[in-house]
Amino acid sequence: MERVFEALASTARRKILAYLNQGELTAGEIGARFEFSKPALSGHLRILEGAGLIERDKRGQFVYFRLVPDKLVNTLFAWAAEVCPTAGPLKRESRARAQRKAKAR
Amino acid sequence: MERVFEALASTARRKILAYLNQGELTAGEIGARFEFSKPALSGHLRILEGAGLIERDKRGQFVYFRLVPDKLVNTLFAWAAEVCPTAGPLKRESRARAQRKAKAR
DNA sequence: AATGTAGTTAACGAATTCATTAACTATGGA
DNA sequence: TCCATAGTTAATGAATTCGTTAACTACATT
Repeated sequence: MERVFEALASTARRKILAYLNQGELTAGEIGARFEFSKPALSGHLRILEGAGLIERDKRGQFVYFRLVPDKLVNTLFAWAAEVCPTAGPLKRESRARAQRKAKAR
Repeated sequence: MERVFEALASTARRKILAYLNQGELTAGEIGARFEFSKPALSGHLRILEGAGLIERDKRGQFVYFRLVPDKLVNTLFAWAAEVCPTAGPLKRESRARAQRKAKAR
């Protein structure tokens, strides 16, 4: 849990997660969306993987990365459930989220 | 939003939020729950306030801190809703695209 | 006015983060 | 085998974070 929040502290890493939400991407394809160097990207990916937020799959020459399903949301929910006033906002937001999702179909 | 994630990156600050969930506390009461110095605490509180997660209310000699209702949960899940694997049809479509890609090699 | 308590600000140092370049491993193709 | 591409590891340096102590402001009590 510690590691998840550390991972999310970086704007670049949050963007990577957003890109991976679209679907699986190779390291190179992710890197093409940023300015920084390959080693920098490699570090970010290692941190996200260490947090359990993404997983890697090496196929031939390429390394594919994808989100670990539900991991992010589960962690955030589990933590927020402890920290937030549970009676009101969490439930309300939960409903709102379900509605946004439904709308997206 | 940036500031919210920066604020959450610190274990101490996440604990402070958890304490404030119980209800309003003075800076001193919060400080009593930690080892570190008063200036250190003051810095954490400033960061949490800057992120809009807590608000302060000076009454006489004391400064009371409390959670800004809904702010944390709203920010967190508004963001997560964009980044997380969307459930249902969208997700299936995403997978299908990944498979087409894999097949194309 | 004098003193004590609550809290912040300032200045500084240690540790960590985040990026870089250079060198390496591994796969694929000529 | 030779070379190009994909990616990681190592070493390094700049910037930021996080803590400290010392000094300050504000309020309350005597």
